[in-house]
Amino acid sequence: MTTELQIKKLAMEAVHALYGETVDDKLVQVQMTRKDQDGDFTVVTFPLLKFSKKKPEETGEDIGRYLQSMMPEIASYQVIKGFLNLTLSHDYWIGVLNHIFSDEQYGFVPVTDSSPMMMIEYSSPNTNKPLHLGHIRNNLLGFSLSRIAHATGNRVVKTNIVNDRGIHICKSMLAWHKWGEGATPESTGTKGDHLVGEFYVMFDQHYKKELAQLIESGLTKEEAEKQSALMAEARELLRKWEAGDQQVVQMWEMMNQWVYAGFDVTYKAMGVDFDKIYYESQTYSVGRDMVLEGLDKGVFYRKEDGSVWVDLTSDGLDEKLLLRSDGTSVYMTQDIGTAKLRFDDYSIDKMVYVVGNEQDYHFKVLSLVLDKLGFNWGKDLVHFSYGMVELPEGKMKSREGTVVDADDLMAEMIKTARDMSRELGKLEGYSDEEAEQVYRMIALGALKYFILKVDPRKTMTFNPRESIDFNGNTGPFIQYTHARIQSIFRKAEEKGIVWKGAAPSGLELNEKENNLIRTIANFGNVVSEASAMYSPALVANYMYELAKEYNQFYHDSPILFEENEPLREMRLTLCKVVGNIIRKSMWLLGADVPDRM
RNA sequence: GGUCCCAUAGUUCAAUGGAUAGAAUGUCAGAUUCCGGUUCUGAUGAUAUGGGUUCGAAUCCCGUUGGGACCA
Repeated sequence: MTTELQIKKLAMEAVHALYGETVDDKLVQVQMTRKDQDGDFTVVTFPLLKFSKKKPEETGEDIGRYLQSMMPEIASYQVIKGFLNLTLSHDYWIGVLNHIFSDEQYGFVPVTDSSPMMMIEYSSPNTNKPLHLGHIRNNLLGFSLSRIAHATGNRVVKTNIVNDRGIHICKSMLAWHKWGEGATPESTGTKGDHLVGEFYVMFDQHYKKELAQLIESGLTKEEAEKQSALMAEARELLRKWEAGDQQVVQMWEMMNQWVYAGFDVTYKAMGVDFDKIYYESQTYSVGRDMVLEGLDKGVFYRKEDGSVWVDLTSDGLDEKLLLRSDGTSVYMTQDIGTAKLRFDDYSIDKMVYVVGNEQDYHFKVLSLVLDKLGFNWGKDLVHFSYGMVELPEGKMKSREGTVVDADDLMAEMIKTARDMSRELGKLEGYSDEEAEQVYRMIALGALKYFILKVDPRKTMTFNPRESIDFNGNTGPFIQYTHARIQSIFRKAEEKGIVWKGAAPSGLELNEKENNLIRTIANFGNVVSEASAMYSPALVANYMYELAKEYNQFYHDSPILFEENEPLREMRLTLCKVVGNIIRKSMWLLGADVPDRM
């Protein structure tokens, strides 16, 4: 049981013993004491006044006295208005420190075969262009969430749904067919996803030119779009693909393979992976069957033109198209099919979709539709809805060529990390390969931390310059703190300082040490909060706080130079535990920490 | 037209309904015999706006303004 819980229980007992009232546990609030006040934990007594029928100060005194009598670890208490601040003894905190030190898994909940299963969908790219900065946020969030879910006792299945069919890929195919002259990734030396993306852009350019010519000859924009020969050809490709035309399917397979090979490289560089990948080309027809089944069951209805709809007006939404009049499917159809297959493949307890907030409405509908189709998790599926990524100059716009490519961005950051690291020259003795691994760790740590520290549901600004600035509230600052800690232990060994690996009791803790242990003790709470709130940002912000407190401690207190041996032992234990928690926290974000940098 | 989201120092971000709204960055001024100067300390500066709810509101509710997204 955590200290907070223990205090909370006692405080409830206190109200009962002192005032003869039973209180709802929501009324008893125990929190960490603000840093500018004396104390470790605070009981907020305002809500208890109606039971005590006394002034806040008197109520605080009553409860403080009771708590102290029941819990000898409380060294002192202080009442300020409706706040009862409790201070625990130094020995108590040293005990906490030792306990955390001895528990390798501290803060994490073990996963067993009977743990609940959470499936997390993230990434979900289209196969017509390479991944960009927006996808990076998606991937990092999805991957981090899966680690946080695992750390809080869930079996996790990471999944990806690849949108590999539809008009978008037909546009790339058509452009390649018409103007590609047989180009391949090998012949051009271009990464497959980038190559296909180039043809997608090429289609768009030719299409625009065609429209301009048609408009010049006197057509309106709408008429021009209708008469476009290029668009007609692309649609014809899609029709042939759906009909299973061998040549078309072959071209489709070839170009998709190029894209997958390219994506694999990007995912690997990013350090994310999946347990199971679904393809829309394999799920859309399942979805169509499900919709028709729903039509039979009477939960959907058909309009005169043959299209199939669902009526959600009684749920406060409107009517939604599920199948077009020509029988082709829409996004919703595919998502239904994918859900069905997943449900067949796994015994999912919780389904989480990491998808941008522009699809909030889509997921409200999907949730209701799945529920109507009888999926028992339909109603409580989680749409993990995150905000857009913008640049300091504004939004990314493909037309204006301001889209930041994922591969380019990572390469650039690795280059910067390499330059900075070489300047510092702390990697002597490392092979080129080892050093390169450290540069990559720093670059990816910087990127991941910068993106994940922001509340996911908010629109964020990604500043490339700031993200590779290794000062301030950044990943490298945290990695640096970790490296410095490891350096202490290397030095200890050199100096022949033997460390028993635990802190002796009976020591006086200074303020910085006390703060640090309190923060360490809060790690478990932070992880479970991050899981409950689906927010890696909580872990990131916590870790920054920890690193900052550690640096203050480090600045003020000698560690290896401390001559009082028990004190040195305690400080070394503190260093070790902080290093471990930084490493674990970074792991929860999907990032690594170097021993030197 | 309908629905949803957002608004905090110059800038980028924090703050389970709790105390004097915290950081980072920027600017200015300092510290360090030392275990890694990517450190530490101080100064500066913000809740868009008008109501309401209550012991207490950046946070919850209603209106206004501004920004974004989605649905036809």
